[in-house]
Amino acid sequence: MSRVIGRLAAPPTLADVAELAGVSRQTVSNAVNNPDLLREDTLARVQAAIEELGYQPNRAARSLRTRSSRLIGLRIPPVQEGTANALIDRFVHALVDTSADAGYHILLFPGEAGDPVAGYDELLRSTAVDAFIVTDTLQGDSVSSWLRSRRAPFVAFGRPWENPEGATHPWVDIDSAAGAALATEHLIEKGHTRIAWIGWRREHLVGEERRSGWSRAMHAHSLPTTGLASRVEDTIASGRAATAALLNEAAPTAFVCASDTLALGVLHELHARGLRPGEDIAVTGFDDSIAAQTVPPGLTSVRQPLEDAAAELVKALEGLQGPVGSPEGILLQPTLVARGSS
Amino acid sequence: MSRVIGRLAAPPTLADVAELAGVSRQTVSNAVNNPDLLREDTLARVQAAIEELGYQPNRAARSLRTRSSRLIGLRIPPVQEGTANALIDRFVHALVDTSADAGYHILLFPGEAGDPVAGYDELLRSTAVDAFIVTDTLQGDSVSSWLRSRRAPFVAFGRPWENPEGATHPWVDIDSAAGAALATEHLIEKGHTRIAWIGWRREHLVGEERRSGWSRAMHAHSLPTTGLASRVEDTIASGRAATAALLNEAAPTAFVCASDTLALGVLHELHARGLRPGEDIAVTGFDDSIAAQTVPPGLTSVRQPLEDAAAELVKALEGLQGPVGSPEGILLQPTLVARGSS
DNA sequence: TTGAAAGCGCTAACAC
DNA sequence: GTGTTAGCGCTTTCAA
Repeated sequence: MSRVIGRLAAPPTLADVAELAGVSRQTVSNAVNNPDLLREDTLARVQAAIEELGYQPNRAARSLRTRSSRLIGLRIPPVQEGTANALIDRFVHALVDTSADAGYHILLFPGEAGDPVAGYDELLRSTAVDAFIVTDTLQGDSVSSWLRSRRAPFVAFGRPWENPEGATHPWVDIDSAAGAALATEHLIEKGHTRIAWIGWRREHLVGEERRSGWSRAMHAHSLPTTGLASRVEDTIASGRAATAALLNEAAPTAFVCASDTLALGVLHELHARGLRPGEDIAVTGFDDSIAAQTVPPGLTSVRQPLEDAAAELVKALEGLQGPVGSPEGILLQPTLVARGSS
Repeated sequence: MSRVIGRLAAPPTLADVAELAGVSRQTVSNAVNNPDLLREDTLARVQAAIEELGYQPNRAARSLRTRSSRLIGLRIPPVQEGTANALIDRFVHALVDTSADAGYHILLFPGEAGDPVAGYDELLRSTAVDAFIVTDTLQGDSVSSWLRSRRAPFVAFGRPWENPEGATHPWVDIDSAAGAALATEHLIEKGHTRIAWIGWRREHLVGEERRSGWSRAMHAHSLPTTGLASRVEDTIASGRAATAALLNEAAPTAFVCASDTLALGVLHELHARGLRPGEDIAVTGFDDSIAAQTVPPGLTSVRQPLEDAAAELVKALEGLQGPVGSPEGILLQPTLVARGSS
């Protein structure tokens, strides 16, 4: 732990610029932060000096003074190998881009196994970040409620399931019931009538949400759902086993899945049986993962608008200082990307 | 741009701890940074106070004073959809974990399209990070040489191709020729003799490196390579087209590919022709991507030891302050993950 | 072994 | 409009 990395040649400071421009340090500070306050020619002179020296305000000093680091903390969960839905990665990309536009950088910290709150706590106490974006609200909101109790600024990607109405923090989420309905409608349009659902275990609230989209669409078209649904672990193997059972017992012609991982399980079983996805049996997944995009013949999948979500989250973050009315929740609509599997 | 996020309740400072423990601020600082200097009972008293208040040193203040942010900058390139090899994502995970162990956090910044150096420059001038980890050394070393000219501390994930011997900065790379050889040997063992290569364009030095692993292994077993190689863009469509051409003209029974993306192109063409990967034709990819792990029947792939690479990079970073001898380069060995496609 | 003084680079508050 | 003063929380230096 902790030797110190070699140091850079000291960059120019406010004082250097001030001297070169023949003004006071404060005037340089104003030129950077409140240019309107300066007379035109002074501003020009200072800007020329800034340019000449390649001056950039020192972050640590500014941070210390303003109590704002312009850093957003994001906990990055451990890698999940063998599972298709690496949604977090696409989200990170989107977030880095949108937050940079708003003048923020993303500070990544690891998701420690034992104590989910440890990383947040440390960054909070050391005032390393201005706010957090919380993504792991799926299982429960322990992190959210802890952050709230610490009065830490944060916004959540994911609904506060405990208390969806009277949320005490802003959140952004994807209407995944609508996504599942979209996939189901798509298959119905294609002429399928026996459409199976493979989803997550009942405890998983997002899973139940998605499932309701499927059953809603089915009922809207007076199609049967009995015996056509299963709830399993989110792994390829479970998806495959569920497919086998459903094919044997319920004779579906199409599968709507709660995740690309499960949909890949379906593809595996079809492959093993010599059935052709998209021709013999239709399949849809959820998340438009890399795997969905690349697996032959292409996996139809529900795509979450992560770029929009990231933008809304950053916007919400900036609103955190505003009037402390009831915080807003935003529900975004997913889209369907149709490919060869349907 | 840039409204400021609402502020936290001010955390305790060194002074608070000092008062509670009945010592000077300096003693508290020593308790944190040089505990050996304190008498045992003083240390215990201070630590109790730290514990009680939940004190953590303010990062900005410490940064300002020590000129070290304990942040490592990583430029995150734009997302590449539809391509399998999202190596950067697994790397980010690995890096966040290992750098946290060394007391560093990762600061992500976007890869701006026009000026590859812009993001680095800004962070450097504002002394926002202690060092960079550079990953985009594939195309050339413009970023590396720029950083060097600015005397910025950095280590590279990827060889300095311009000047591999007398490198002026530490680097870590994967021996990808060995990886391609590994895959080729594996297929030879399985009894294949006509093994085709699908790789990247000649300009791509890593691609040529990988190709040499294939041809080396082939020659070592006196197997033919003539007419069995092609160089294409790194896309699924190109991989597919190359496969079609090779199947028609050279009758290979196996394909070694420079990337999982190209290997998926092979799978697509096989799928279209009704050929079964792993039974009729063997295929191997490179990077052990999510897609390789999940596509039926599993894509055999060369796996880069990214976790080890991240660890070596962080270690090299810590050595950056040390004696300024000739910086080290480290070449790590990949492994082969065999799956159904071979 | 502990404490006092100084200052890192910046901006908020105020005086001119 | 511009300059002066003070101080954010910490560590380095030096004195006790």
